[in-house]
Formats: sequence, C-alpha cells, structure tokens
Amino acid sequence: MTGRFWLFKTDPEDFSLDDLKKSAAQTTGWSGVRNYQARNFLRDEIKTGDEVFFYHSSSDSPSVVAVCEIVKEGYADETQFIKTDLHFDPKAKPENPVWFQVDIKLIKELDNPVSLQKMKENKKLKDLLLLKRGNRLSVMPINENERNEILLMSES
DNA sequence: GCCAACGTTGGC
DNA sequence: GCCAACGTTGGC
Repeated sequence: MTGRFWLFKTDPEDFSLDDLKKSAAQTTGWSGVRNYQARNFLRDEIKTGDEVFFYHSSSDSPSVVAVCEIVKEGYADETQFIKTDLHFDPKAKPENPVWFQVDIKLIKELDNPVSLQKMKENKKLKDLLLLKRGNRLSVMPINENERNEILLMSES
C-alpha cells in the first residue's frame, strides 16, 4: 500500500529532529498548526501510513532532515482547549474543534540533509510547493517524483 | 535583525 | 464585501 507524501516544516528552536528522537517511541503529536489550509490537510487528507519529510526551517541551512510516517490520522488538537497554552483558541469547543493534528513517527534520519538551496538548484524540483515564492504553508503535499528525487539527493 | 510575503482581523 | 492595519513566517 502506498500512501501520499507530505512535507512538514518545523522551526528547530520549537521542535527539532533531536526532540523527535528523544520522544517516546520516536513519535510526536503534530499539534499547534493554526493555518486553515494546513488544517484541512491534517483533518481530511493525511492518512495513516502516509510518508512525511521532516523539514527544519529558520536554521542556518534550512533542510529536509528526516523521513517520518503518519501513525495516527486527524484528530482534535488538544492545545486549542487549554487556556494557558500558546495555541489556545477561544472559538474552539470540544464538541466542535477547529484545529486538528496527526501523530508522526520517525522512520529514518537522512544520511545527508537536503538543503533548501540544493532543492532550488534542482530543475526536477522546480514545481515543489516549498519553493514557491512566499510559501508559508507548514504542512504541504509533495508528489511522488519530487519525493523520490529528494530521497536520491539525500544519498550523496 | 531585516523585511517581503502572506493570512487574519475588524471597521466601515 | 472591501481593504487597511497588523502580526507572523521564514529566508537571508
């Protein structure tokens, strides 16, 4: 069974690959996403077994650094209900959640991180959503060819 | 630290 | 429904 492919951005100051490695079962809930387009992917389209590239933004060399897998698909993001949480949303009610999350598990750290710069230089990735001007989506789909190309780049 | 690009908010 | 103001993202 082959699922779809996704790329999740994270600011390593908030949650890094090292944090994921230290997590129980190397699994973490991807909570805190507060963008409607990303929310729709998390709620409706991302399925258990789908593959995810784990991307560090806002670092010295923004890069894809690992491959993960969805181990639990869309469910209500608890942080929206917690008043003291940074991601609290007063509009959200437990019977009518606004924000959703999935759980991801680390599968493999890439042998060589694939930097944003290298992806920009690769003509085969010219349509990669990540490279579109001003793209701020933190959860985005990528296609199989792009996924294969990025994996290939990580091998050398 | 800067700033362009973008999403959201709120007045009208 | 428009759009200016504002806050945030994220590359550099």
